[in-house]
Amino acid sequence: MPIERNRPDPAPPASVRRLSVYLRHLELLEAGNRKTISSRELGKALDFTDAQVRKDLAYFGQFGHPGVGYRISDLVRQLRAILGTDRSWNLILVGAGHLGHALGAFPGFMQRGFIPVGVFDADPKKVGTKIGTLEVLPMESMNRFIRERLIRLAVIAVPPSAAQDVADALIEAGVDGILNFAPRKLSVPAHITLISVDLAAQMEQIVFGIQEQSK
Amino acid sequence: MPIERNRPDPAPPASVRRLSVYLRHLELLEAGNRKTISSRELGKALDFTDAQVRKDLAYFGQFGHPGVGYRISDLVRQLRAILGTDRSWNLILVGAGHLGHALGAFPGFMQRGFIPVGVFDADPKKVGTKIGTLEVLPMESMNRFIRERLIRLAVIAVPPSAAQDVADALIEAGVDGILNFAPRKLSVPAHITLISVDLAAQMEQIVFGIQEQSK
DNA sequence: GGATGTGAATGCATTCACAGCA
DNA sequence: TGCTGTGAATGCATTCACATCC
Repeated sequence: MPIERNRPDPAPPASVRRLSVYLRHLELLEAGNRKTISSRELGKALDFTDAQVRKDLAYFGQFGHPGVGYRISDLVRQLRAILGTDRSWNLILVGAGHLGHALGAFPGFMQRGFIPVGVFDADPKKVGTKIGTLEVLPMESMNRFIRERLIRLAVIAVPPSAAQDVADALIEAGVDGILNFAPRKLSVPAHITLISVDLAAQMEQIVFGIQEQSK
Repeated sequence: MPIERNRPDPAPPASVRRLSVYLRHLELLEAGNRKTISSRELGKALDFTDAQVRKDLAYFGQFGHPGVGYRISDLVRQLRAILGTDRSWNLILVGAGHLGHALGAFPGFMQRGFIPVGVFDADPKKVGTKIGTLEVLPMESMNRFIRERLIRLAVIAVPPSAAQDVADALIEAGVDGILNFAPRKLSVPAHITLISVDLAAQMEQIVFGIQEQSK
């Protein structure tokens, strides 16, 4: 009989994705000093059903108060703890092109505790230049940087042809979460968390939507 | 009895999303002069089952050849026609911050026929500066620009507090597809196609994934 | 033999509807 | 009364398995 830790049944990925959506809206309400909200009202604001909101949250605990709703500041705290953003995370950027620059200075990252602490680029002409306060470092120094600073998160913003090699190098050095902007399928071991965002693909989906409308 | 055009039953949204993924990979194969591919092989390369690939494609037509597979260049052409990217699309950027800059110069947009033709910003200090070859224009000129040039696509890269107003202005002027990077729920009429990309939320999802792994 | 396209079967995700608590 | 949490029911999405064609 294999040793196995007692895992709670895993929450549906679709619910986890919505947790970020709820959190974003709740942060806004909290800033506006709102105290409580019902599943129905939260759902209405975000285009979900009330049942969906309740079920999503109930996968992770009993956060609500019958007759009252959810206490916003409690729920914000809980959601951050669930998502893992109740602390800050250092990250590195690979690729110092336009997108790398944008992400290095992205207020949404900083505000939510994602701190760029290193930028790497293969182009010698870019090495030594600055992105905000960060100096662009050569790829050769990346492995050591990751190991010494125990970096776990990386963003890939390099051309598609280089993306798989970069991913391999990151993983080899110990990174276990990657956000990839190169429009290429990346292969990574099962224990690595990879999310890819293909901006042109999003645009294609919009164009498809426009066409559907005019049918 | 209401007048109604004869619509083919609509394809599942999940399949439409994968069309972009297939297309991206097929373009790569086409560039490498590969002629045909089977559903099994395409699926293997992208981590889908062969049945999924076949079913997705079959929603849109009969593109395959039994015993042979799919002819890559034909399929690329067909997928572009389905998605609406067999022609190029002008678009405008709203928000000339770092992200706006990055998107204005984004090779993935240009290469796939998404052409930025205007940039707008509410900040007088930014108006008149350049993003690549484009001059940043004041918000006041946006409505007219959209109407005169019949712009249908826009990218919102402004702070969250301004995003809903920008969306309203775009729609009022005639835009019918919006890619939104502001981390806020936007309300738009049903005939508008809106996709929102929340980069910090993607990062949260990665951190959640990392935590799950270490359980 | 090697492939597609597709009904039937399964598996997830969402919604319904209600018991139970404040 | 107002609201949550949750089994049961529905509805989508994915996979299976096979008739069909090159």
